[in-house]
Amino acid sequence: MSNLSRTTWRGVYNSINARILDGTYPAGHHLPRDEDLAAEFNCARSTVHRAMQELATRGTVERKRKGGTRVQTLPVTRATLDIPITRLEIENSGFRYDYLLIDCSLAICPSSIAAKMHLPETQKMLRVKALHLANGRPYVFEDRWVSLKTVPEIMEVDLKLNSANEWLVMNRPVDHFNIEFFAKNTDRYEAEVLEAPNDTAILVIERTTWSGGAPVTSVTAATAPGYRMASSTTVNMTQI
Amino acid sequence: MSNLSRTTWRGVYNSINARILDGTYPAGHHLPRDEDLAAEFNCARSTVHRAMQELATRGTVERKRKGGTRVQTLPVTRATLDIPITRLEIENSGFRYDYLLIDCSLAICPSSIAAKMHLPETQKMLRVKALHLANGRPYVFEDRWVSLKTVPEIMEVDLKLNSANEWLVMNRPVDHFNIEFFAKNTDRYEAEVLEAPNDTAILVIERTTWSGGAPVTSVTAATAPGYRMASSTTVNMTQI
DNA sequence: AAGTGGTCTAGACCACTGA
DNA sequence: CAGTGGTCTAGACCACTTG
Repeated sequence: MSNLSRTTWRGVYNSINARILDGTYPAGHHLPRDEDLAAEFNCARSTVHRAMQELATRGTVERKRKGGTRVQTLPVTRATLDIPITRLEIENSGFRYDYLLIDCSLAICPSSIAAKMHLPETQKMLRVKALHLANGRPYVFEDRWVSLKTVPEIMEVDLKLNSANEWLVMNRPVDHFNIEFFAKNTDRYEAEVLEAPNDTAILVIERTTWSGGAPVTSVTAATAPGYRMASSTTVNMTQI
Repeated sequence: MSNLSRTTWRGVYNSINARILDGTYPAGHHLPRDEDLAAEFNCARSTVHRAMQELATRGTVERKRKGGTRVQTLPVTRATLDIPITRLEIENSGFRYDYLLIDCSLAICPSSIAAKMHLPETQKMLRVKALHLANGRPYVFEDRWVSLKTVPEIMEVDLKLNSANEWLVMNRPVDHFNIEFFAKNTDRYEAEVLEAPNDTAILVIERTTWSGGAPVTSVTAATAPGYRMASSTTVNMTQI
């Protein structure tokens, strides 16, 4: 009879979450201080804190020192996407992976790339075009720009053998990145490279990464037709 | 001279993360017990625990009781996507929002929907087709199935005025959901509804939600051409 | 200046699970 | 059944921000 169900942080999480959903705590509402909630739920402040941490992480609530805790004004659904390294994604599906370097050259990046990297001006970078194949079929075509100011060593790497991405991942720890997804119709070049009909809808993933505050690389990854990104999330923490 | 920089959980997080990136702890490697790491970093076990919680949440590491902590075998980049309620997304961009109910009827769901809901068989459901507009321009077209077994009350709701989604969000707390993104070419119907050319690439978002273990709804949201989903993530926790 | 959340500690007990 | 992570507590101090 030891475990007469002490208050658990998941319990507090679910209670607060329920109050937000049913309107007890409407959008923008100021929640009680952690300490008061701890008294109400008859638990330690750190238990309430753990629950609040979860609510804040999920974007349900916003917390500020001295400002207290408020229910987010625009309720969002926060989903988590796992973006694997393409090679591993393919190998893990049981397919043979091949990497094909299509082009590698020095060029002044367009201003759109500079903007994505938050650079004030265009500059000379390494541009790498490459194809990832699954069982010999085109899977992802990537068009990448690598900042020579941030990663001059990239010039010494043999990109015929290794994906630039994998080299960068191993040699330049990422501090921060942006990702965008959108759909587009294949242009003639993409259609050829991906061996897909012209004008087919494909999912495109753009990613820009920074290391130590400096931009490292910006990639546009055009996936083959039929590619899907999936995600699964549990909102309610009730056990069982 | 009070704050001689005690060990912080972010510090431990960054150290462990760095060791994983530089190969000190390779993929699949078994990390020391929290207690030993605490001794090494000269801090409390709970501080290490907090760092590990972060590493586990981000998918860098996997933890099991008695099993210890292991570096994930397939390194992933975990990105967080905020999916707003369409009405608020539009209103928040400063546009006028309109909602247009196109069709609402009872029908046996196709087996693809039953599969998405993890139902063994098809069954009668409410099917709702509706359009969200921004400044009078089509923004998202949704084709939704609602489980009458789980939410019979939906029959009493006037869906001409309110989006089924918003009613469901308010009245059926979501426990769990799946999301998938992909690109497709507009068919004739989608092109007409979205006022887009035929065969244009659009981003489609499929979402299925459960409440109390029972499927609630499955939506296919076809976004207008040009729609983008964006996400930004910070990996390294070093302060400034 | 004061109030609120953020973090750290030390210790205890629990719960899962691998050997 | 024994070891490891998970959680809770009580208390202290810090750091950010708002009034």
